[in-house]
Amino acid sequence: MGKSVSKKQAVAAALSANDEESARGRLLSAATHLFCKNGINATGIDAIIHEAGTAKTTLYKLFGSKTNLVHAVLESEGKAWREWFIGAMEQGGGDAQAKLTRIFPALKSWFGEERFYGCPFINAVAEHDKDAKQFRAIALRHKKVVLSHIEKLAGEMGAADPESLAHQLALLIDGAIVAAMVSRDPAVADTAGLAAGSLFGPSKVKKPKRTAGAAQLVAV
Amino acid sequence: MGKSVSKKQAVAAALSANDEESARGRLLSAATHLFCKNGINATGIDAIIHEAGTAKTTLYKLFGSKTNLVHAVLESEGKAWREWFIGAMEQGGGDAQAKLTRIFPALKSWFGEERFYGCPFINAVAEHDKDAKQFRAIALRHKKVVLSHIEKLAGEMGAADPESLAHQLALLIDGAIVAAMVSRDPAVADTAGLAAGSLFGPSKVKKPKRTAGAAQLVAV
DNA sequence: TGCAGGAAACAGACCGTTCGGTATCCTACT
DNA sequence: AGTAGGATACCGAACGGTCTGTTTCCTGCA
Repeated sequence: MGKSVSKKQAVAAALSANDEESARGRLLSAATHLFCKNGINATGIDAIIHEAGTAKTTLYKLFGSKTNLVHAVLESEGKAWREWFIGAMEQGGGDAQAKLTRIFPALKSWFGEERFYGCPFINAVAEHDKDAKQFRAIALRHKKVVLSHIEKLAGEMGAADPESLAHQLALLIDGAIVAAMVSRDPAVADTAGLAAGSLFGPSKVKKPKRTAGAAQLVAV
Repeated sequence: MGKSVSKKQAVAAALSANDEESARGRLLSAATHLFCKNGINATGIDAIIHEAGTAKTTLYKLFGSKTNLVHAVLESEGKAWREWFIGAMEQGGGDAQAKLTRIFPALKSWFGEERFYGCPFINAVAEHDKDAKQFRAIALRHKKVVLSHIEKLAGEMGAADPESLAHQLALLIDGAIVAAMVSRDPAVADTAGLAAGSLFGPSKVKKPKRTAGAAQLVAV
């Protein structure tokens, strides 16, 4: 735990919200689990504090309201997921296409986790008023970060239309996440990966290195 | 249920549960609207009977419980959607590929509707216990019917692997629905259609050359 | 070293509201 | 006369949220 006496605030800042031993960390992780597993509306405050092992007072002192807690959960979970996802693509090096090819194997291992409950952002939108922009805006912000990274890689790869390719891959990602949530079959990631292969596979890049066929220059 | 008396009841019998004039039809359509728009858990009985213009008694006499009402809504809405979707593909004739190509334009017009709230089955799974099979099983049954039809068309088209192609298209469909729900931008259907083109486009059919007719005999 | 003080968290009773669901009575048509 | 449906009061449970009081542990100071 703390390495020094007088640096209390420094330690608190360092551990921030992730410390599993702090009430805040426990509440955040219990809420994340229950919201994702059972849905936000179906999860009561009492269930959260029970799983976190805290008192109701603590929750309301730290977060103020259930709504605030929901937003805190989405923010922290979104950040963690993006870091994991982008890390899974980047880790291991290789060229841009190699990184993009790691998308679906990475998703597959996620789908196989015991606590895989689909995308929290999609699920949050699904169970709230679809005419309200509240959750949709949060979800879009999340997806945009992911999309940007994919688009950057698509550009480096030499795709004829990086933006379009990135959007297509994003659709496959969303589709795979949803299908995996419903079917509980991680193999949907393989299907998505196969489809992705057709997208940035033959005749989809600007400079095919003049290999097997000149005809491939007629992209798109 | 008798068709004895004049037109009114005959019409009621013909429209069965869809008759906007019967209490059952009004309840079903109000529940469908509210469940899809605001989520199932977030929709109270009172809101439903208010929109349907019926009494609470009537709802419980006709459906027994909220749970039963939810199932009735999913069943009727699922059936209606599948009929619309398959109809949109089939209507207009042409070969199998022409029919498959109509998928995303059809979805686009759906996405553009004022009352488009995403897929009720996906949304239902999203807001309930993901370890329970209840809603997931219902959603899978729905998706399987759609998938089968697409797979049949993929076979008629002469795809090298109709089952795989159908699953890939299904992922694009789910992805497009979810993305459209979040972004409210029907144009995601165009992106999905573009991706689909890469899937059953070049070099994805068994016998690309030897024409257009013989290969199709290898159906299913 | 020992103790006062205070923050942080625990425990849980409690409040007003809303929930899903039931019961009672009433109306309007065939 | 019979039946489908409307109106409404009501029930117990659960909800989000507040409140009072207690425990624990760290810190400052003598």
